[in-house]
Amino acid sequence: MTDVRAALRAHDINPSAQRVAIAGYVLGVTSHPSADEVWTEVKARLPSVSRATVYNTLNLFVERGLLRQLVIRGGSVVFDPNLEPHHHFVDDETGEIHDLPWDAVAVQAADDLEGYDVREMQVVLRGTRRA
Amino acid sequence: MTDVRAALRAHDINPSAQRVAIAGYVLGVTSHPSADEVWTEVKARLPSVSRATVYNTLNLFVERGLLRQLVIRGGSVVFDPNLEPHHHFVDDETGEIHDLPWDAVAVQAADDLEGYDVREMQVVLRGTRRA
DNA sequence: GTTCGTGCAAACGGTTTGCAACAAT
DNA sequence: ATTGTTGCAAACCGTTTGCACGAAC
Repeated sequence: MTDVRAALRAHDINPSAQRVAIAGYVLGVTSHPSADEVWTEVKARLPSVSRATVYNTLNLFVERGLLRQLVIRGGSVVFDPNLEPHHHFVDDETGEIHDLPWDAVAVQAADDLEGYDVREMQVVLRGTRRA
Repeated sequence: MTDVRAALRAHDINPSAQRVAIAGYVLGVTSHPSADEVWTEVKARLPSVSRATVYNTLNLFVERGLLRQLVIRGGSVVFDPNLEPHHHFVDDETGEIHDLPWDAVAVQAADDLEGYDVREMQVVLRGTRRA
């Protein structure tokens, strides 16, 4: 995974074996995993990796802009490698989080919001998947 | 606070002293407090109240539809007595959550979302307050 | 006297932190 | 040698739970 190493270096992150393994998993995922889920997955490839390293590494990735952190579900934070503007759908039954394309929801940016400097806008839809 | 007792009864909740105290505070608040913040405030009026009672009572209020629970910030869930449709603004600097009127943001409900039954839509804006 | 509500303390789950060992330069 | 990275265990914080006491009909 040379491109993973390159991505890490591009974000000023030393590509250690653990970081490459974690990035190799989490940068390609679409399932919005929690830190513990990432740990479980990465352990399968690199059994010696510790939970602390996974947590710290994910936080590092977020700080360095490789990853986005979403606060959508109670209990645990989830991670999303998709850095492009998009929305999220949370399945009430399964808890699964799905990406929605940005233009699936038309958000009329209310520029007339007196007193607020809006940096980002997050739209979360909740419901169930239809057959 | 007779109306608080009435509100509790209207939602099939026995108005015990603790519940009245908790409701008396949280139903009138606009600050989106966490459970622990509610506990601190209510203890000032009713020092004997326990943390467990506050947590359990807030969950009961949510179940019974007196209160809404918001997952917006990491770390802790917050409560919002405003049941009408509205949006939220999170101040990056202070962490404060402000209500935004529903029509401050025009969300074009994407009815064309194939495969999704949308039950609710949550819009969270993040940024800073302007002087 | 049975039911419901409460307080306490312990348990819990996700996450962070202190620290000593370990690479790598 | 110095600097950065890791693993382990313990600490932490928000929250839930088990249980025995107490209040109310």
